[in-house]
Amino acid sequence: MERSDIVGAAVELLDTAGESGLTFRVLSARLKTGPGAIYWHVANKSELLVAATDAVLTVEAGGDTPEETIRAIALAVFDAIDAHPWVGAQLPRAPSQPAVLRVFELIGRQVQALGVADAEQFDAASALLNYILGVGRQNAANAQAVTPGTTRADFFESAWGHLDPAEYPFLRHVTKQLMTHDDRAQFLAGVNLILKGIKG
Amino acid sequence: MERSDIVGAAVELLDTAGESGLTFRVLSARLKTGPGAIYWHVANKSELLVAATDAVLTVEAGGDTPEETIRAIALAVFDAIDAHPWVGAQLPRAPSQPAVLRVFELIGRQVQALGVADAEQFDAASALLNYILGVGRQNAANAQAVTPGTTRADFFESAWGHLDPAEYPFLRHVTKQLMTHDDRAQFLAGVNLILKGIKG
DNA sequence: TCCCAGTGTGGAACGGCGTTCCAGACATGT
DNA sequence: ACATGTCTGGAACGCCGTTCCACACTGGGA
Repeated sequence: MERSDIVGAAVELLDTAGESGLTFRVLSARLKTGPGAIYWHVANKSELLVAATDAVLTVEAGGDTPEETIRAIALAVFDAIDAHPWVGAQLPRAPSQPAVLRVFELIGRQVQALGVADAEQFDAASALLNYILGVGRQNAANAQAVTPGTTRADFFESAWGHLDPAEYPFLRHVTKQLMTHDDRAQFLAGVNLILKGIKG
Repeated sequence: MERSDIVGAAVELLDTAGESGLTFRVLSARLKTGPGAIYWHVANKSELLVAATDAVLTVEAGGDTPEETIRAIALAVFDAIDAHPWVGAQLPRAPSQPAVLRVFELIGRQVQALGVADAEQFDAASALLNYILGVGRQNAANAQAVTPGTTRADFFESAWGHLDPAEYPFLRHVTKQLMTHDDRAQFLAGVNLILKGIKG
């Protein structure tokens, strides 16, 4: 058995059964072996999650302009989390894992290419990265909270419906917009907002 | 025994022993009771964490201008996470928990006060919120990863030191700035970046 | 050819977790 | 005095990550 077999089976389990579905016991069963065999190739569960994330999040930079490229990177991360919600929870858990560093590096280079001053490059790249990871985490949490078949209206109703309009005027005010909007488009709008701030 | 006693003891445990230090067993021991008594007042651990977060994150809006108020809100969240790192991990876990909704509402109102167009209010407030939660999560993860006594240089060395400079030019490039910078100031710089984007 | 070190396996077992269950203590209203 | 509903605390359940260890298998030196 190879390490890649283990990681592959782990990804499969995470995709089908969610974060809590990945267990060394069911992983053993699926691989028709015992926990000991798995621990020979993988140090612990945390390392397995990092490896699974690394295998799933493959982002590359491609675009005509730095700005366009940043949008493409951000959307690639968004789409990966959309396809594998557990990644959204995993990414911010260990900020130094290779998958995050790769994204950070890619964004940073494009920020440099935008002509941002040296002293502000880290702030700019970090703002973008944190926003991307933040939304991803949020989307993953929502995806987990929603039982299949729930409509968008149902979701907001259950989350915000009980709020007192007098106490939460803003949230009630924007609810109507949320009913029809697209998560991906809104995510992109946020990226553009930050890009606008970066470009000054 | 009151529910507030349980939440208070939980906060104390989380502060002193971290996220993994909160256990119904040690919580029972500290309260000199059994798990059953706790479950009479609290449905499960998740609810306990939400209650603990709610008790710790008390943010209020105060400032001369909307922009100034947003900065104050953001810093209040940042400081709360700095004082209680476990909050950083808890906040994005359940986006609909009251503590998050309160912050969202406060930010949203200030965004409205800034004169942002109706259709963009949610995007703007959401970008700010996601950035704040993202950085908080990141800081919390870092705080947990760092053993007391580690210097800033040690931390970056262990996280990024092994990176190939040819493959990660940007990260290596910004490392020197990170050695001397202040997390709080950098967080604020990110908020200002987004504010600049919002104001157009 | 025999052996033996090294690589890899799989099942049993350990301690700890969140949670459930239940017998009973206690206060309260009749 | 007693019945009722509230609240307690300890035992037990099932599951988890992880460790341990006896055992197959394999390839190269004597």
